[in-house]
Amino acid sequence: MERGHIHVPAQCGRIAAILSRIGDKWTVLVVESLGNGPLRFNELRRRIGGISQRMLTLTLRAAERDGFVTRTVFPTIPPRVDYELTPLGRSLREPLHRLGDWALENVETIEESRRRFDGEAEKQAAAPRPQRAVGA
Amino acid sequence: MERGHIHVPAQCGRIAAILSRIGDKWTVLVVESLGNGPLRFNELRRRIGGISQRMLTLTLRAAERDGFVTRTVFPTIPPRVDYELTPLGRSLREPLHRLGDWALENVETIEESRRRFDGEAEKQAAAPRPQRAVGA
DNA sequence: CTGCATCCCTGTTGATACTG
DNA sequence: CAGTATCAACAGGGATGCAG
Repeated sequence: MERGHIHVPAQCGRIAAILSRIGDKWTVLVVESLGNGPLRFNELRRRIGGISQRMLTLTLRAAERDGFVTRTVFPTIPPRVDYELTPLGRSLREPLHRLGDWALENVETIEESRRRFDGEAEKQAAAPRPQRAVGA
Repeated sequence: MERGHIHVPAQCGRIAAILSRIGDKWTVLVVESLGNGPLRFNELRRRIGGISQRMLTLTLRAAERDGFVTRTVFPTIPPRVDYELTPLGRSLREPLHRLGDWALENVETIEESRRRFDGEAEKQAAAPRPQRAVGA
């Protein structure tokens, strides 16, 4: 409790839940892609790249449910649907960018740490405690 | 591109990857729980609550691999292992708290949005477009 | 164009039991 | 106490086909 922060497990659980939602592999991409203004379904899809139609639909529905985006249907032929960030969704971009900046700043450190860790693990596997011969 | 931010999909993918890692349901809890100082395995486990031994092990190993925590083994009997945040892990707490504050601030809005959304969905299900009789 | 339903595969999670 | 191994259950996610 060094600072004024809470540290109550229940609150942490809530944070974890939020992170799980927005960190579910596509929501971040959607929020960022919509950061420049509203987009149609397939524009969004092309913009993100690598997302299946199904996942985009599910992600957008979840985001709409959480109040991050609005879904506007134009009853034209062919149909047209615009997705746009709500104020809530836009407010999410700031803390998200914080974390994004942190990630970009530290991604190399993290990847190096991973390489080192994996290298050590390999060496450990190559020399599995010489003493203590299994059958002896 | 309204501000100085990047918005390159590749970068967003990295952010999403980081979010997926740290938002993997337990890492946040671990980081927060270790925020007050080093803890032993089972202390940490009790502190978090609801995490299985296996998941804690996996989460800690991943966190160690990424360089968020250090693992210190005391070769005593019974064995004792301390886990502690690295500077990198501690630096993660700040942007994490940002997002945490955002989550706490907006959790009610989000939950209300969900309730409303689910309520609407229920009404829609109850009135499945009166016109357009299936067989007619 | 948008998006729902279905099938299916995979990764992730958790319970249990066993080792050092 | 700390950690691993194995197995079973579940949800996430992709491909395809159909509908408005």
